[in-house]
Amino acid sequence: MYQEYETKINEILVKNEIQTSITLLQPPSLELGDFCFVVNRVSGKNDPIEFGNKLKDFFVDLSGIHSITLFNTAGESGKKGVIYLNFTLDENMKISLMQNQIQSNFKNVNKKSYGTSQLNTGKTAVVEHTSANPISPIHVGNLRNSIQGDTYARILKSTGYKIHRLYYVNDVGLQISLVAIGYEITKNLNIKPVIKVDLHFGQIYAIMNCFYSIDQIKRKSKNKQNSLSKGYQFTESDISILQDEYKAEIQIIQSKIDTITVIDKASNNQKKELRDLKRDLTKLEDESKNIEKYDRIFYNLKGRFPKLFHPLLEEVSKLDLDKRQKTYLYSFEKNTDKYISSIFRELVSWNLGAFEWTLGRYNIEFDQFDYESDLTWSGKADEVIDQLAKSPNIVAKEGKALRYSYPSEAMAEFSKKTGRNKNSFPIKGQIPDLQLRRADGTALYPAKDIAYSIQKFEEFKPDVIYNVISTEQTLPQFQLLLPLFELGKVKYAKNLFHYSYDRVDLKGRTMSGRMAQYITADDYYNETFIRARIAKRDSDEKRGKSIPVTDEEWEEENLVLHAITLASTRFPLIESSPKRRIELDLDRELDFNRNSGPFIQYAHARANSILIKAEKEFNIKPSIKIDFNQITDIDVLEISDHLMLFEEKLNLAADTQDPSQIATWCFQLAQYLMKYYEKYPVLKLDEVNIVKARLFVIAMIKKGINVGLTTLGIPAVDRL
RNA sequence: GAGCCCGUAGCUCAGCAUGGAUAGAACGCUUGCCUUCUAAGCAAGAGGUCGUGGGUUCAAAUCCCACCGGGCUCGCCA
Repeated sequence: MYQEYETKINEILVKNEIQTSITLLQPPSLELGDFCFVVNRVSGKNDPIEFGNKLKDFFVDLSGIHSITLFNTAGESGKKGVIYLNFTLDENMKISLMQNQIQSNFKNVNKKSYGTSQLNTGKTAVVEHTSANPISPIHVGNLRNSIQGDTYARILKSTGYKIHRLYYVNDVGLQISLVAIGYEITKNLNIKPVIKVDLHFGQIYAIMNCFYSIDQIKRKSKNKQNSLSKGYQFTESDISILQDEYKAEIQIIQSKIDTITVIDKASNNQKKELRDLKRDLTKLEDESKNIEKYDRIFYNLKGRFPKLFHPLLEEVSKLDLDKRQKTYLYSFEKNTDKYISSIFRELVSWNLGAFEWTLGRYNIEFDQFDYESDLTWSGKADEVIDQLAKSPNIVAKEGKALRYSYPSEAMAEFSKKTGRNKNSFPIKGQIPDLQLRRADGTALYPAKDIAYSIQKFEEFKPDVIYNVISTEQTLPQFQLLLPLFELGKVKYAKNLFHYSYDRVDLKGRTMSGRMAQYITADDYYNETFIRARIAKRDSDEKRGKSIPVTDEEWEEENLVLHAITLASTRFPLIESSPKRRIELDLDRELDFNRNSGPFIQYAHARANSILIKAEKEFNIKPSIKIDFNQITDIDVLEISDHLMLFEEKLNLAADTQDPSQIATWCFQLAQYLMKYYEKYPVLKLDEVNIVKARLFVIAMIKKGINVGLTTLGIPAVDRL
């Protein structure tokens, strides 16, 4: 708005042989002035106060200026302070500048293209998110991933990217093979799910995992031949035998640790040994705790899900679970037995169907599901390994096991060619080796991930790929890059990004897939929906609105409630920056007075209601053809400036991987609406020109809120 | 042991990229405002050693260093 003054002031400074250029700032209050700059920036070694007084004289010829004053932040007493030169404009000049600014702002907001940017026009981006294991329901923890990923994809799209949203289906692995075995058993016994299938499979998973874990603990024991009981549960004597065994082992390690600790100046090798020993110790301690833990889980699951538990236990007791798990997984990985493969595929498709339904309610969709098994069967992971095997950085260990060892000398080149700053590496110095293949010759997850990355680049030819994965996976996500680089895929290594977010915890609750204990995404939705209905009915009652009677009225109410539910579930998961760990307090999120999501929708509904009324009762439609001389409120300038900020925030959100920028912007805009609404009545004025002008302001704010909410994947409602 | 993230009001968080006047908001608390465009709202008030200590600078919540507290990661798991 004061661009011209900035240019002129800089010209004057140059004329007076002051080299430093200034940028104009906004004083904290209008009483101080309309714009200002910091004298210290240009005063150099001179005393800033003296210098400032001299400066004042340079600007006497500037037109439209009412007064220029000097301000010392240190006050009278202080010696050091910031010296501001404050400019106050003539009232007429100020209003005309303001009206010009508002007019030009609103012209832009009124355009169809408002709410988008051209930053990435013509480019393509792939966003992979959610990718939750298809063995137990999507829970609130997964939901942060989904909502972050979905929102980020929308933001990227608004900046011009063509977007592909992918879900990577981890359908190969130990856990899913346990579910497959359980599923096959229930299928043969003709046990059908009586609850939503993902919950049903979550229970099968918890039960099978419990049996398997107990079995594994027993197998590891040296006593298993003689004294341990057979079967998939612990007897009292099992527990005491196993605990004694662990105690003995822990003691041995502890004494080793003690001997090293005594040494005054331990060598580096000894230090390393000490670290390893301590790690072993924690591992052993954890394992010993597992005995009682799984014993507890066993009875817990038995009590909670008897109709699945008993038949599964009975059937599993007839077989060697460890052996079957290995054969099933191996067979599925190699796709050698059509029947076994079909079991895996069936259960996955059940679960994914349930996931799509759950996420669909949250306004989250995918363009494609990529199956890990397809990737495995295609042999692409093996190809990658074969190619990498020629590298001098590959270390072979027992059997067919291969690991990739990161050569420190190659890191500099990698850093240079991919533009990835060494300071941004998750580890300084030696990057830990990456295990690519098991001793039995099957590819491990990292190898598949490399292959999948290549596949994504080849399939969509994107400019960038974002993997939305929790911050815990920072290292493995980084480890992908150097092998890609070494395979000659420099561009891929350069353009593959880890969009990381920290975990979400639930206040007062622990979630555990192993115990089939979680707040599912469905629970979260349903609970919010119900409370939204109560809140809406309360407020309707206050306003004297009747409760819905006809089918149409019910349907309309449900649509509104759905929108509110989306706002109050999605908003808390993006309103703070992704890198911060958040603790969801359900009582807080479900209190609509505390939640900013519905607040924004409420602002939109209020704006809409004015517009509707204006059209119905006065037959006035908002139009840009208004008399801008009618706008003399500084509030409108602030509002129009804020509306113009959207594009900048959009680009920033895309650049810094931070959708919270948009959330904050929306919230502030809603606040502007509320304040404007209270301060400036629109339809109660006689002056038609003022009514039209204010109505247009309301229409522009409504558009802004609509654009903002849409970018966040939250519906803007016309009524609430 | 090494690396990364976090530490700002009673609670939940903005602000830090690009240093600049009195550090913002929501909730909670206190006080007003519904016969007037939707009170899921508005106005006002109380509430802060910006984790600690040092450094750079005319100027530090913001940049640098050290430390303290919390979390995460470092597997033939995925």
